[in-house]
Amino acid sequence: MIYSSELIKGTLKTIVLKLLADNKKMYGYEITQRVKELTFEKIQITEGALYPALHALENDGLVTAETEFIGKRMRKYYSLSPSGKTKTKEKVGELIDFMNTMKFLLDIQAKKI
Amino acid sequence: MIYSSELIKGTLKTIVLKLLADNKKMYGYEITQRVKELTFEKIQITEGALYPALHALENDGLVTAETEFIGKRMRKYYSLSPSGKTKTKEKVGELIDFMNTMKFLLDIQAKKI
DNA sequence: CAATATACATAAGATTATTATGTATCTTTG
DNA sequence: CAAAGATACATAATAATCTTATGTATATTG
Repeated sequence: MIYSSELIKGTLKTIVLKLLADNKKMYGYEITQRVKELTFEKIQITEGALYPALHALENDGLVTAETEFIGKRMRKYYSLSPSGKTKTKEKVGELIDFMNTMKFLLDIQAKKI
Repeated sequence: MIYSSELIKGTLKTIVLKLLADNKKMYGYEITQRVKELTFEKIQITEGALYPALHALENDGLVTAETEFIGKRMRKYYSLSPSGKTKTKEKVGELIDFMNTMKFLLDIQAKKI
């Protein structure tokens, strides 16, 4: 089962930032594979979503990019900037808070039983 | 603190369906107020988001609407259809699953420490 | 009686994803 | 060894869904 795409909306950047916080330095394709693997294929980030998101994060100064060549093939490694580290904590905190709120909302009837 | 709007995207219909499952019958304005109250103002559903969502749910046959008048003022009460009840279970289940996956993802570094 | 709350609705604009397409290299396999 | 699949980037057209703004109207409250 793959989650319906609406659910991913709004969490993509947070996922990317958190992965970078945990791994110092990752490139785009690696991120898609890591997420797929960590979520047992349930979250599959498409390239059309990821690359624009990475560019936006870079534009906002939250990540920095450095290009590397493995043979003739390019890799663009991304790392968190200082403001990116702060932002990551904020976004992760907000998402956890949001999920707790949602669990509370979705649990109400269950509690009534 | 109000959650950044991207987070709500994708969960709005699930919230509405779940509220209807718990309350049999609700009208639009009531839904916005109930959510605001249950989430301590953290989730504020705008009318521009809610009414189109309700109309879409009705179009998809997941809810039925009946108009009532309180004095001269209209209320449009929504209830779950049979397929809406099934859909609600699916959507709520998927969201809980998604949140568990997300918590796992966001928790990885914490576990390393 | 004016301001606020209740109650619906829709349109313009913004954001952000999917899907499709494009380019190119490297690896595996029949 | 050629074809298929994996690796690796990028962007454009389209779709979905939200925010913000606007509109209409009634009821309540200070």
